[in-house]
Amino acid sequence: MADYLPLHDWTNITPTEAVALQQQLRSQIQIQPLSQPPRTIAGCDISFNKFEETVYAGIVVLNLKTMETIEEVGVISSATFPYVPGLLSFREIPSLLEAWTKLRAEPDVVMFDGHGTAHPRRIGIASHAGLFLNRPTFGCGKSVLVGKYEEPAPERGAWSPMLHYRDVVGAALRTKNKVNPVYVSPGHLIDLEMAISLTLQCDGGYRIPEPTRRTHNLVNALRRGERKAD
DNA sequence: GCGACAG
DNA sequence: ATCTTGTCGC
Repeated sequence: MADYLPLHDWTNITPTEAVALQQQLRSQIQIQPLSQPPRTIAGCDISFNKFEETVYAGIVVLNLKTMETIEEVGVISSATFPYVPGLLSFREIPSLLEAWTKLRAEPDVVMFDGHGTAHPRRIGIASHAGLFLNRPTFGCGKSVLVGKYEEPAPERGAWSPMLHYRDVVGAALRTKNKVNPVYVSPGHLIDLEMAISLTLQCDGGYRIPEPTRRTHNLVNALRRGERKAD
């Protein structure tokens, strides 16, 4: 089963302590070219009923070349940390790590529903998780947290840089003609160019790339009782 | 001081 | 994120 580095505890953390942890961890994040050509990619996501702390987390691994699903795992867990813009990782990563533990495959790269460096302190969920998983990760979000950008051309593949202060923190990428862009940013052990390339490679004809889309369907089915957890 | 604010 | 029907546009 896949493992990870227990860099720090996730329980009994206050929002203030969470910010301090991010400041401490950010220096360990590495934005660089991929060291190995990836063959598989994993998508991660969670689902939950409003006002309830039970969360349904899942991970789907697919073949990058064929987009075939190789493996999928789902777990029913609990999230105590609230949703706070900028601190999403503290709410979602714990349950995602539980799912990760049940994985037999060792994904070459992991995609997150959220941001990596396109974060006020440059450590969004994709970057934070990348440090724990110790492998290439990146974020592909549906909306912006921070960063300004010029509208990219309407054709699929067009993109424009997202700027936060003086940094290029990500890219607004068009994954489908004349459809709102998605926001891509590197998490750890990868660079923006490759994150963009992989996002486009995970095309399934929808705005949302396949890893995230399939995982979203998986965790929703789990929440509705249409599927069983592992 | 006043808004904005991943999922 | 989740709750939800119809409806505008290509």
